[in-house]
Amino acid sequence: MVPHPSRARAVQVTHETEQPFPGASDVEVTRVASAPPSPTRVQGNCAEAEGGNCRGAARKPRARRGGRSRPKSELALSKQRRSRRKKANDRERNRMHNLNSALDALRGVLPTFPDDAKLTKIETLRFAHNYIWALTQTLRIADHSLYGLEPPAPSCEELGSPDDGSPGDWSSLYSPVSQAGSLSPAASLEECPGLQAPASPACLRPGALALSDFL
DNA sequence: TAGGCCATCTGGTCCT
DNA sequence: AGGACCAGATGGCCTA
Repeated sequence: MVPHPSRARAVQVTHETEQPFPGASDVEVTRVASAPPSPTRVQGNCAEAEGGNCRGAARKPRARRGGRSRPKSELALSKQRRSRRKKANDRERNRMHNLNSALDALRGVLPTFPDDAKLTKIETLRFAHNYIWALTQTLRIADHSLYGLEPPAPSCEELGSPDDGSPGDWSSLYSPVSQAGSLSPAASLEECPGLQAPASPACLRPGALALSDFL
């Protein structure tokens, strides 16, 4: 999907996202950015799981230990639950704000036209993925020319696509627009004269390539 | 009005 | 126990 200029919303980015990783320590940011979900946490579809307990199926049943704390009245329990929920909501909101801040930072280093509408989340991720791939190819070409080798004239097959390395769902994440796009990143590189030896990153400047080339 | 995108709430699970 | 993470649900805003 092509971002529409008028899609900008009044409440798109909260005040917390206006500064780099606000309210998040480096540790938090690193954790958010780098912590892959542990294999044990990969979740399937819980729809058929009774009571939403699909992940608990492989879990040891928790031993109940009672009697340590004072029995609380229903009112006190309810108040405690509400308080915990409220705190959890705040944390969750913060977490999502941090995630959005990271996405904003990512948008910030991606080449876009100033008047481009803000990339959506999925567009940002796809763009970044393809952009990194394009830069990698640029470096490869630069290396070849540096060592006096013939600049490779990679076929599209040789170049592969930015999706090659990911057996996952990257290709399925492609939007209909990008799937129907006229230029793949590989084609864009080949068509960019600056990428013939010596390779020139100038081709990766905004304007050299259309945004849609990377999406 | 339908569909896309988003923020938020919520409950479950896992980890420390 | 409490925090982090996740996915589903919900509702608002916007555009075609």
